[in-house]
Amino acid sequence: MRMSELSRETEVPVPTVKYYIREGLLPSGSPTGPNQAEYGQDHVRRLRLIRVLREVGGLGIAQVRKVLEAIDAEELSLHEVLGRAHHALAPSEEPSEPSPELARVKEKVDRFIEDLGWRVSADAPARWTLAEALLALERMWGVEGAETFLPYARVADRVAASELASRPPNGSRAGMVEWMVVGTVVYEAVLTALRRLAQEHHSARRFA
Amino acid sequence: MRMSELSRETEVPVPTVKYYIREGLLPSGSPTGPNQAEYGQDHVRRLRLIRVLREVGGLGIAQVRKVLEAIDAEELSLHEVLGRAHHALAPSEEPSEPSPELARVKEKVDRFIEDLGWRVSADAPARWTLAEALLALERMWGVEGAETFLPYARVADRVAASELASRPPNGSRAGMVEWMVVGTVVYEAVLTALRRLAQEHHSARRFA
DNA sequence: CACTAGAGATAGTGCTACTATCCAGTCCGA
DNA sequence: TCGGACTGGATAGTAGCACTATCTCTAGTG
Repeated sequence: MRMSELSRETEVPVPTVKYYIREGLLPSGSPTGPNQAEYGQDHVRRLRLIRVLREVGGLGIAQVRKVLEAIDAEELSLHEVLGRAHHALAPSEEPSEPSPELARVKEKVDRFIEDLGWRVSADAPARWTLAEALLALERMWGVEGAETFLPYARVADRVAASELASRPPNGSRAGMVEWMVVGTVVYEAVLTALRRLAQEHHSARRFA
Repeated sequence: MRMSELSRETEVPVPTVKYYIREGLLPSGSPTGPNQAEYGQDHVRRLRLIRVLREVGGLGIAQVRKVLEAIDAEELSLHEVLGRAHHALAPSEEPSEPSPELARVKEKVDRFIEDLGWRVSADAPARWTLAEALLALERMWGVEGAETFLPYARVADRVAASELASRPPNGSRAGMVEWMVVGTVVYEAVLTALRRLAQEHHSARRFA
């Protein structure tokens, strides 16, 4: 398969494919001459994966690269791959110098997670996301304490438990890794979209 | 309060405040002279709201403006405000010319929503989000049909029902509207973050 | 053997969210 | 009352991102 066919198959413009290769998201084809190369089904799949992460997951190129690197790291356990993917997906890394206010609510969040009995790494970026959300809620509505999160935590726990129990159609390690990572991203979008639809449904029943 | 004080209070740089005023996100202060103006608590609150939508919700300036316009539209019912906010939040509007493939899965999604008994508007952007997600799942793993979404739909339904039943600390219409819209955005981030933590927890138990 | 197509390198584009500079006017302490 | 810091408003500049266009040289094709 030549590049133009790869492009047609995946509906990605040729210059964009070249760009992805330059950026290291996509391996170059196997050369068949000084200026010809051959692409295969692996390229199609990888390209589709990139587009899903970009368009459904809304990730930036740098994030996509990190996710792909995690997927490709054969020496990592599934748990480690998922952890790396989570780091890559996070909107907020640990701030270099968090404000005292933020540090304060972060402690509340940490204690909350502790109380749930969840064993998660101390540097999980989601902790900071929660802290920022809680700080905003405190400042604007005087919401006190992370207990507001409890119903969401229960729901998240149930969802995650059933997700981790599910298996991909293709049971190889590579297939499993892809399934886990893309599942995180795609079903996140699904859950968000469904929550909005459900909100509209209940809002109609209540206010309209 | 002068602009520099507003800036200090909210930790938003002065040029950025000016920018928000230019862009119509923030009303200008009441002038006390040819080049002096006075800002009040309303400005502080609105500015914080803008930052929450930007930083926790990850919205762009144009999206923030639409959300604020919905909040300010006194003549709309709560249900209408929420609908407008959802439109503003959506990553994907209806494509001008959807591919036949996408249109096909969109029909599956519509039927799925119908079967749930949810009454949501036919042009809800979340329908397209779901269609794109389903198309990606089909193409990469041969997932067939929107029934994959069922567990998520049940969870979303429960979450939304309890959310719509909750009341803000401040019960005025303006307070209620802010609460609903910001709640949509902030608790979405919360739910996402908690799902990731829960995934890590279960992944550790299973794979590590 | 003209001509389309391909690969790779380099440079340019359009958009977004700020950020910097400038200016005339104002405030305020010595 | 005067000088320096500060103000609001206008205009221009910047950095980052995700492509997109162009150029050059080479390969295959009717």
